[in-house]
Amino acid sequence: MIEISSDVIRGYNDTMILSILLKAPSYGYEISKEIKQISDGKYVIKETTLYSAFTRMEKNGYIESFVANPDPEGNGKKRTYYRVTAAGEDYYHQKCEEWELTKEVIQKFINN
Amino acid sequence: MIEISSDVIRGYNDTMILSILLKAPSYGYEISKEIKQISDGKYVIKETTLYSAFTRMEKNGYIESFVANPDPEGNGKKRTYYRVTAAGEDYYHQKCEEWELTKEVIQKFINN
DNA sequence: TGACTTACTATGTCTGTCGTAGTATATTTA
DNA sequence: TAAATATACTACGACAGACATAGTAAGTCA
Repeated sequence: MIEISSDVIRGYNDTMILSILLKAPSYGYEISKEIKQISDGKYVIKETTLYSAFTRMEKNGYIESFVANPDPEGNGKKRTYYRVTAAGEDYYHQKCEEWELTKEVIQKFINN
Repeated sequence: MIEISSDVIRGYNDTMILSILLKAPSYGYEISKEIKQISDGKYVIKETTLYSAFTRMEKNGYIESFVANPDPEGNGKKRTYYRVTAAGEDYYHQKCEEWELTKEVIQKFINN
């Protein structure tokens, strides 16, 4: 079984996280499960990588956090949710364009 | 003009270099020009990135170096040429497989 | 002759990733 | 009901690859 090294993914963790948050605000644990599920178990983000991405992206103004209960009745442990800002959405789209270009470039060096 | 950030490329510089060296042994300056040319000017590898990749890959046993003159008459300044080892070729093919997988995974998070 | 190209080496900084460890609540299972 | 497991984080330090900066030195061309 081939595994994806994180060095390859590096620089795209933020994009993946933003992609998920653009559908709906979410929090760490849920996002990590979604990344695993969307990638068919092929990529599992490390906890520390994920949480440090939150810190970085919030500092960069790409996401905003808010603390809330899991359900409206106020049950369960409070979580830190994140939502994407306008700047974050711009950044995401920029990264998507960049990805198309990168893909083309790397492809030229593969299996030649 | 969109530019490719090196964080994205990170982890694929070695693969690009090996791809070029598999066609024929080469040296720093020539490889950097080839990367630029093959990528249609979209990616220009930094000198220090390139030379440190040589050091790393030689240490890892993926490439071997030899010093030679540019032409058989012994004119011109000597250069350090590199050729790919058997281990390096294996590594290259492994990275190519990994790339196909990575591409699929990242693609799932793009423009959704 | 002087600018420019070629062909490097040395050194130190930065950033994202990740290993390790710890805290604490909530839920499930024996 | 106690123990195990899942959830939901924070703190800290190490590491590797990329890169900025700087310098050396030979060869080429105007």
